[in-house]
Amino acid sequence: MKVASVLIPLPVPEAFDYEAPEGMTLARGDQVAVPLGPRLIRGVVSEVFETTGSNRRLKSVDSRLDDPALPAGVMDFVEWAGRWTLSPPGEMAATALKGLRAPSPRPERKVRRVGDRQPARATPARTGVLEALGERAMAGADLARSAGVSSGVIKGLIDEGVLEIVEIAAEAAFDRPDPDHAPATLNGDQAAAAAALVDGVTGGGFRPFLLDGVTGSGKTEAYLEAIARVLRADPAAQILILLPEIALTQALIERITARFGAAPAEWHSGVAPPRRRQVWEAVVAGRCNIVVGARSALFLPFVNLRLIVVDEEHDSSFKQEEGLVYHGRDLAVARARIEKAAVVLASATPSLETLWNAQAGRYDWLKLGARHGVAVMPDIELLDLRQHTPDPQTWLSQPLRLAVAETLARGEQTLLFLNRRGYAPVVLCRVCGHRLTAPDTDSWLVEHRYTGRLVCHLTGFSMARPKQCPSCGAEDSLVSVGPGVERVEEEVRQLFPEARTAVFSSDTVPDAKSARALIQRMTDGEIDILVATQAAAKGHNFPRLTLVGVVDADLGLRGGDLRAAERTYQLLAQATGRAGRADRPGRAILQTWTPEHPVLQALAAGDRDAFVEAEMAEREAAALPPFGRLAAIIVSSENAAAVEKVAADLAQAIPNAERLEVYGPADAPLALVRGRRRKRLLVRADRDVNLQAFLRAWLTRVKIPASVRLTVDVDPYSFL
DNA sequence: AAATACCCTCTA
DNA sequence: AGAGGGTATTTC
Repeated sequence: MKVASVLIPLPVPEAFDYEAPEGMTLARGDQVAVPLGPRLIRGVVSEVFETTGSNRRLKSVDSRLDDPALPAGVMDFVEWAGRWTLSPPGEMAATALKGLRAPSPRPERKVRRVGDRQPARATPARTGVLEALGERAMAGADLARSAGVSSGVIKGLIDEGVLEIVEIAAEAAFDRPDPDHAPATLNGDQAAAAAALVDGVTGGGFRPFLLDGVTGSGKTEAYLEAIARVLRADPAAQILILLPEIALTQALIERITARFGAAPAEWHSGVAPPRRRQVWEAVVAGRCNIVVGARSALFLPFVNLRLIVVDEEHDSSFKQEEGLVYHGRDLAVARARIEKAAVVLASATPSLETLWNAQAGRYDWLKLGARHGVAVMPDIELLDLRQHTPDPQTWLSQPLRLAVAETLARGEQTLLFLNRRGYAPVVLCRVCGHRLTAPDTDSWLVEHRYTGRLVCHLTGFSMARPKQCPSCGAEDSLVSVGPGVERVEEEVRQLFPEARTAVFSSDTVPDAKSARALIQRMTDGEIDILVATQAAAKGHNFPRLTLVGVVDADLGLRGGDLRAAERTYQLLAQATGRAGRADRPGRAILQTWTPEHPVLQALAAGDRDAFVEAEMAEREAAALPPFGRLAAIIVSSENAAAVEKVAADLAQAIPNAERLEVYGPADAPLALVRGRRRKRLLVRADRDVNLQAFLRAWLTRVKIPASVRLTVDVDPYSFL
């Protein structure tokens, strides 16, 4: 008997076995309909094998579906990713099928000649239409425009039976990129890096690279050159470029289009579903060569993937925390290994994980030194707030104000960076000291003045600012504490009423379109002072920007989680790197209460190596990543007692293991979210321990009631 | 995820 | 006993 193991898009831990009926040819990757209980469900064949009989009666595969089979590379990847992240393989397979589940685009309605039927009365307008159309099929509106007539003429011809309307299924055309369309001239470092990339990339086989260069050193040019070489060697090669933020895709798409004379496909949650389906179908058919996308693009069914680029590889946005928990950068390396492709991790401030791999020689380390052209690195000063304390209820110190004024006077631009949305992060009662929180979550409510509401940034809950304290009932006792970008902008408007100011945060720039508009205004010099969160610190290039002021450089260093120092270094290096990218020198001022902090010292000295060395030493001493591995287990439920019970059961059931410790259970730092109580356990293991095997063995020992949700986060980035 | 098995309480 | 309902379990 032939048996097919089928991955089902449900949270079940393994593939389900079905009998493969006689005469139905099935292979790994095929899409099938299988019975599940009383219904039929779509699944993907993981394996087909012969067996002499089984101890349980198997149901039969209902039918093989006409949809394209998943290529072997995606199948291997999906199953590997399921094992790595301890998530159900069927759910991983379902993400690979996402594009296919979207509706097909509406067929296009076009008009065409019916044989050589002639109109009864051939007016000049009608003759013109028929000449313009020829044998083609065209959209009616386009035809009217090109023949210079109104749509009534075309309608008349249709009514007379000279033209007919045909529906043509829209199949997206992706032009082949031309590697020699518009080659760039590279400088020495870029050329060397590109050459090294090119050798590795066209040599075939799995090759990981770290492309390491300061902001503005031309990393993009270098990897575009590598892409060109891949395409020269194999015009059918497929290339995937991953970006951390949707807001960055447009600029890259434009550069790729200019370089290769063909637009790449775009893949992220902001792309309309019918378009996603077109891209999915084009990718699986090999009709699409270059995809620019967010981390979910890793699950596309490439048939000839030769190169993956992970741009801004250090960016923690690559870590997906909701639903399936995975790190886009790590899975990109895994997919490249499976596809025997090259992978380029590019960053000005690489993650410690990646630097560690590069130092150990596992990744080829390509360094780009100087800034492109005449631009030089900005001059970074630490400004000691103990000596230059701003007045109460203001946040910009005198020297920073002066620097802004000078920049303004020169007609240049300023970026004031504060990684905090809204007006004030905390609202409290002057009378009783009560801090306002969301009703079912223990995080502060953030005041937003633009919308006039208090907002929970975790759950999206919002309410009007109350007149009286909800705790003690005192009237008009609520005060806004601390600054957000809106409050800094308020201060800037008072200081520089003549300056043109704007706020760039996910609130003022909710989607890619408005981001593009604001970036354009900034690039065109229509804004003098931009107050921004990290949304603007990443990747954008503003030629007239010469001053970056960091309002609170200490912000990320508080809290002290594993990656606080690393993240702060990366974020501030990116933010200060915005200054002076063209021919004008840049300057950055970091306001801090702790100028002696090693992270800030390293930033001021521009000494990334010193920072990395110190941070690596600390991580090594504690055997923390990248020297050890972590996994977090979050137990949550609306039922607090059930959470306690499961957490206690887990603590009881920890398997014996060497070179591995389990910490907790403890209340998660956010112990209450959306009414759910949360407890956390943290596992630390040496690198040579099989962490996944340990977790699997552990979790099978504990029964989890349906009311309790258990989330496993292998290599956690957020410690909330 | 969705169907259904299970286990209460309530009604008469 | 049987209906009604909410919750837990199972799906190859």
